[in-house]
Amino acid sequence: MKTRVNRSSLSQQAIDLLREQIYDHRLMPGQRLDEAVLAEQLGISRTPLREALKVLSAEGLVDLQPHRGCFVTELTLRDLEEIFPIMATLEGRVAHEVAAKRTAAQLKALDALHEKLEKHAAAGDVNRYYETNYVFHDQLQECAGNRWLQIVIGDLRKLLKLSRHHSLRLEGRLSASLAEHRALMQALHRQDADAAEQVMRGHLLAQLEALRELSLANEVVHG
Amino acid sequence: MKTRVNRSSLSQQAIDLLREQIYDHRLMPGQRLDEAVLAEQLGISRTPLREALKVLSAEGLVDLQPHRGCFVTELTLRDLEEIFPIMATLEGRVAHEVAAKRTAAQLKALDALHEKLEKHAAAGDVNRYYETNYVFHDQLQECAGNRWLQIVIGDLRKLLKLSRHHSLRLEGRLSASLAEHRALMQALHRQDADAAEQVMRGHLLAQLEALRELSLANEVVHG
DNA sequence: CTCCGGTATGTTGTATACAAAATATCGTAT
DNA sequence: ATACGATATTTTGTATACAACATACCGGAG
Repeated sequence: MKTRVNRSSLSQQAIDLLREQIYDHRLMPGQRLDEAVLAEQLGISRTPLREALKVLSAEGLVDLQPHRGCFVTELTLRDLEEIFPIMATLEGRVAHEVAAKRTAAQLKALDALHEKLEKHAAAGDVNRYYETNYVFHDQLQECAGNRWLQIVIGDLRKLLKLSRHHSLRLEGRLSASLAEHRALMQALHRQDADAAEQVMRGHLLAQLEALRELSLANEVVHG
Repeated sequence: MKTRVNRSSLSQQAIDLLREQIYDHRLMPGQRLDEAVLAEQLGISRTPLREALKVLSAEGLVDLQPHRGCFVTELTLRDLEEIFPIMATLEGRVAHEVAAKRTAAQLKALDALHEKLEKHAAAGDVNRYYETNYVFHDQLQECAGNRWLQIVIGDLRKLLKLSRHHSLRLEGRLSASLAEHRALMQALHRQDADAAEQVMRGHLLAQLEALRELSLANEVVHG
């Protein structure tokens, strides 16, 4: 018995579902998406599916080639090399803003999230650390109070989620990440905006460096 | 006789046309877009039109409310207050990069564009100055060689074009803008990356300040 | 007169059928 | 045997018809 009535449109549901499937690589980068097949799998017609693909294309998650078909976007290392510095700049700005104008309540909330990070790191639980880290950055952007900055960063983050590799997978990266978070929290407590910005930039660029190393290791194995 | 065969899809044509109409305010901010009416005007069916609206919605040019309708986005002064600092940061980064690694040929091309700016400013031709200024910034981003940075800045610029006001309309802003461009060119010649970044940030924030003043003047008149 | 509810109308959302374009297949000629 | 080209097939792009939802209008009760 279907108690839950689906409130949102089929195209919106398709967007959400496909995004998720792209993120966890059930739909693999480079894979071709046949409209008829996909529509059948989702149990909807091609009309709302095509609208969904247009949106995902605008987000950069798929590549929509006229009269040729739709393909899941493949991020190259070069893309990562370009995107991470932008993220570093933008998130650095967020950290700067928050350090300057955070309230006591906001700081408390961030402290609580940081505590979770400490705990998951101690337990060696990479997945939970990753999730909490995501929430932490999100919360920080919320504190910055710039809606458009949040949107831009969010858009880029969507793209980065296309990458198959997680920097936390690299040996030693987890503890390094935690150390960077500690430094950030200290800067926020001191209301040292410049330091917070610097730490955040370093945090993002360190992730890129980790991905570089992982990429190299991968090449050695596969290529 | 129609020699030119329209190669691109109707939905793509609709995207381009609507974007243009939104930019030059034939479609005004806040205006409701009735699918049936619009489709009739464009001489196409609702199917490709709806796909176009989805894309424009993802770009932020229209607001697509489920079951309610589609509305041209209205940018508030607050939006501008949020977006310009981001642009300042990103374009500042572009200036930094270009100053650091520009080639002689690139510098020459930029010089040529700057000369045009000087000419149009001297002639008091605001429209041509505006256009050339656009090309100049675009060229600069090209020189930076970061594709994603270009995309992000481009997305934000699309949004800013929604604004009805142009900062150059403000008394004295044209000459100030030119002065800032001169300072930028000098920094690029000197390969002074930090100075270039600073100048560019200031350039963008000065535009915001001009818009603030225009907005105030407008309130006095209308409100 | 105001407020509530039901019906009517119009607009958005979806499915299906058809057109056009690209790709694959197969036969023929060199 | 290979390369070229015409035809067949598949897939994308578009139009139309229908369903679902939201709103506006109208009538009646309090």
